[in-house]
Amino acid sequence: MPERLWYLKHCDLFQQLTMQQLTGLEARCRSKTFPRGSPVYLPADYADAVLLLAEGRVKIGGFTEEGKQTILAFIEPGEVFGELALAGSTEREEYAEAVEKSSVVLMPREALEALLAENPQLALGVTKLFGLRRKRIERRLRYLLFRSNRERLVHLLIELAERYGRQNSEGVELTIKLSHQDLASIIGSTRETVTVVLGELQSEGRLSIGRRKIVLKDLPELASSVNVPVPKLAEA
Amino acid sequence: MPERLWYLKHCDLFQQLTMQQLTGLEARCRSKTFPRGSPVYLPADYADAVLLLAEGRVKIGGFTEEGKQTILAFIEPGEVFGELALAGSTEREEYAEAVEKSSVVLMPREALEALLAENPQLALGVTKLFGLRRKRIERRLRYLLFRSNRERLVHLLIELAERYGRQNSEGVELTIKLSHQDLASIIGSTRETVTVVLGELQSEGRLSIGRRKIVLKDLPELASSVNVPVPKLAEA
DNA sequence: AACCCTGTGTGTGTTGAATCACAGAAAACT
DNA sequence: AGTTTTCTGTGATTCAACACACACAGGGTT
Repeated sequence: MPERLWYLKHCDLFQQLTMQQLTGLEARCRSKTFPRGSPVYLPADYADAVLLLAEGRVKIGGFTEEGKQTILAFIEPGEVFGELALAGSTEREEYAEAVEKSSVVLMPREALEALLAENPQLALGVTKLFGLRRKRIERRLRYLLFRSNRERLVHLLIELAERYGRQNSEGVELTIKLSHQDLASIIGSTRETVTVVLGELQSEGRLSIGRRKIVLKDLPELASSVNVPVPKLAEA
Repeated sequence: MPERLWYLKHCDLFQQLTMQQLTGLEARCRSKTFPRGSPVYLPADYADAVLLLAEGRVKIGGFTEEGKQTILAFIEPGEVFGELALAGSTEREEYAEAVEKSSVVLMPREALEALLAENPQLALGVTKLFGLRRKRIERRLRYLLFRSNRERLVHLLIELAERYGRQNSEGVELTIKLSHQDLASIIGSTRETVTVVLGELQSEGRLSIGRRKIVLKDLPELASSVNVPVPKLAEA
């Protein structure tokens, strides 16, 4: 299946590999598709593969005993997830769910480990990936503690703008559709409070909200109100 | 200075290196000592080195604008910190402080990067280190969200027991001295609440507290009360 | 000794946010 | 089209945790 190779080839992580290495890896991979809402893996699953998202969108998170969801991250096409399998874990600790119909490439752990051992460049890439995600999560942790729901939400919106923001005539529009419940699950709050706080922010003129759509009217002002640097947008 | 070499040699990360590589690295390092309470590095410092703690104890964390401290981790002798410098950061994001008189070895980033490029084993080790710490912090995040102060504290105590617990006749004693303020800074709470909750737990017979000293009377019971597996103790 | 200074214990407001409980609106199905 | 499900908006109520304010204990230090 040549398209699988295409996905591997276009993954940032594998840019340094030779064509031979790529096809070797490809031969050991398998593909799988998941319907919207279905789990990709569950906590305590055996972690024998790293996954590459080809299409769709996946969320990584967990649940409390009372059924409350926490969202740790969203994965976009071309990104790798479940990579903690490379760090010595044999079990998943988190939960990965396809939020849209998604297709993923499963890369067996041993295949990757073999590649890593012979390819320092790749190992460096993996290290950077780990580091990047760790930095992101440490930042999250630091701004979640001791901060009001409002601050957490504003901070989150700014973070989202960095990845999903697109400048238009009204301001910066978030190109990812998230429900209030999703936002709450990220900042550790409840749907209702998110609704209320968003309403406040709107009536203050800082943003405008539609159904699953948010436009930040004045990103720099918003950023300075919570003492963070103004992010550059990834999208045009 | 031969003792610096000794510290490098006894760091888990560098087990795979040849003597030649070690001495090469050693030649490029510098040592420094920090008195109790002094900062090792600050946010926005230039991150040109990874640090190895030789003696003492260091805490990693951050501050909010209002001066509240969050503690992300404690570093013990033999452990590496500030390693995010290897992941492409040029600036520190966090704050590192010596909580006791500490001596550290500074390893310049370029020296380590050169070693990494030629030594896949080492790269793998760094990856594992990143992964381990990331797992730890993701777990923290997941249990901080949506949980009461009490649950967070209990969870923390169990986590501490895993690293610092020593079995004695009374139960499991935590061999790290932490003030209530410290505990609060880790779980994102206040000193007073921690005092109260600890008091409750004591009067329930689950633990006994002394000045900067905590003994968990029944670790398995405590663990099951928050639905986590009973940890194995690192110390005898 | 007397003195600090850092921890700890407790009580009393005050409040932000969770919970509960609906109602209307838009999307997704069939 | 109509029906169902998922979202959103809003209020009333309750409660956990914070802030503030002291009092006291223990360890050091001089």
